[in-house]
Amino acid sequence: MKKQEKTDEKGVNATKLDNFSEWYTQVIQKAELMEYTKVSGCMVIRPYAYEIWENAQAFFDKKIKKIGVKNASFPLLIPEELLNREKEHVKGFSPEVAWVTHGGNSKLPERLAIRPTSETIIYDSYKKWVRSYNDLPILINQWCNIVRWEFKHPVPFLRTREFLWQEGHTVHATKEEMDKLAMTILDIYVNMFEELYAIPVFKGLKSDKEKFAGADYTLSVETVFPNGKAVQAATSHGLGQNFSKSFGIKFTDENEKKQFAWQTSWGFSTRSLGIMFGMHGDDKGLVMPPRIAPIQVVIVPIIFDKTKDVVMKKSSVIKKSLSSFLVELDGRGNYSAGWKFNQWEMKGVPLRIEVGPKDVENKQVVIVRRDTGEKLSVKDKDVKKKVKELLEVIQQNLFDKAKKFMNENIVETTDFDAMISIIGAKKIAYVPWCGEADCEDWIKEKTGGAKSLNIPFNQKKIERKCVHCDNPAKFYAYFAKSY
RNA sequence: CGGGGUGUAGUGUAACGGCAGCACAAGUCCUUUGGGAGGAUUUACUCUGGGUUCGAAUCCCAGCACCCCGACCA
Repeated sequence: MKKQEKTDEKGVNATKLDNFSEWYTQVIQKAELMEYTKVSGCMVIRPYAYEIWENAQAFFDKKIKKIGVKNASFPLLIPEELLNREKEHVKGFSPEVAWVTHGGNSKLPERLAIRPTSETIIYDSYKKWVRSYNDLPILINQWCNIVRWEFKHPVPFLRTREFLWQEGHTVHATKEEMDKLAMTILDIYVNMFEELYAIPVFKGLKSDKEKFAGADYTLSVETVFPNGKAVQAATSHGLGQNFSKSFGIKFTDENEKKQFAWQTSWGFSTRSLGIMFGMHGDDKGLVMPPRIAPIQVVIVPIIFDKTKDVVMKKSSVIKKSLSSFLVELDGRGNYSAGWKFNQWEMKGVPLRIEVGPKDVENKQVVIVRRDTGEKLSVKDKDVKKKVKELLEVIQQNLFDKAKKFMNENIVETTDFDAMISIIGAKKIAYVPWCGEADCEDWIKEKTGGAKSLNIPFNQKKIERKCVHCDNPAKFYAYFAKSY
């Protein structure tokens, strides 16, 4: 019993199911993903987490470059006057903007906002770059950090005051082009979450109440977090001509007529990492989907004095043969094999290969899956093939598990009392809805905080009343409490 | 920002208003290594700032941080 207690101190000692918040906080820290700092809500992203972010960047960057988007970098500081140009936009963001008011000891004539998002600073440049339809489209993305001084208590990765993201900003000649690009990007997000992060999502249109401040409409991808809350994973906004009118982004079209441009903006952030950690992790720690894992395979040699040399040699040979994967050989002599097993499980490495004297003798290795704990003896000649196969199987398994969880946590109903109990049971309600903002407010109040998440596309006509009011429903929508 | 809780070595925990301890971790050496090894030895602590007191980890006030719950956001 005493030994058990000791063990618990080293590992995660909260269970994911019973106490999700505690579990999440422990895993994030023990797996060396983040560090707190003196500034509340501003956290260190440690190398192991940053590598994951780099993998996500690489994936997304490749996708957007394929459709012609280029990266650039715009200033961190935004003059107050610029931020104030688009009225809805300021209204939405001003409660959480951090300001720079001084340079050294002298007060600035105009205070500068630390970007909470960069529409305003970017569009002030776009105005100068757009003259004719030949200048369009403009397709630019930037990877940067932004600051939103929120007051809700911070949660590592999921809600921090400073976070990393990408924000894409495009300008088009027509509404059709704008619509098409916003949707193309949304589908890239869906693809990224499902293929890379192994996280199933549902996409749709945000309600007017929940759309981005300053946009005509917002498209989003959302998912269900293990604690039953919904999480917005990424958004793609059709800005219409709202910003082009405020910023004077005009062009001469083919008929020599002056027109305001049509714009989009879209982003996903380091929140996606938090979603992934929470989604796939278990009571032993993280579980990384192989395609995004910084380390896909860890080789742990089982060292005995007499056989040390042959075991280490074999381990190196195995490592070399797996050079097409992200492999780490843990040859540290001062940690026991058991200790290393636990350590790497905490970090969520998808596959562990054990190489000991028995394996040298039998020309084999032992491969252990992180997601299921399953152990397999694999002949030396088959290792590479088996590793490749298992990594794919694990990726698929994690997705399937998350998909099953998501499906189990979305419940369809047409009855408002049923909706209240669905929300009360920490699930997502899928309901017919009129789409009106004040109806949404009432639903929020009566359900104890549920908001609309999004409205799926291409719905069939429905002949029903709204789940809450007596108006006819326009569509089905997802409602839940969210992060 | 409002309500509730917590704050002692790196981590986890003890100490009546009276010498700040223990375990793990970390460093060095030896023995070990197929699921968090053992011995020897070393290092390290009262969140910050005020106040009460002969004396504060302990009582009071403020700030900060973390956790839980609410109004905003990706």
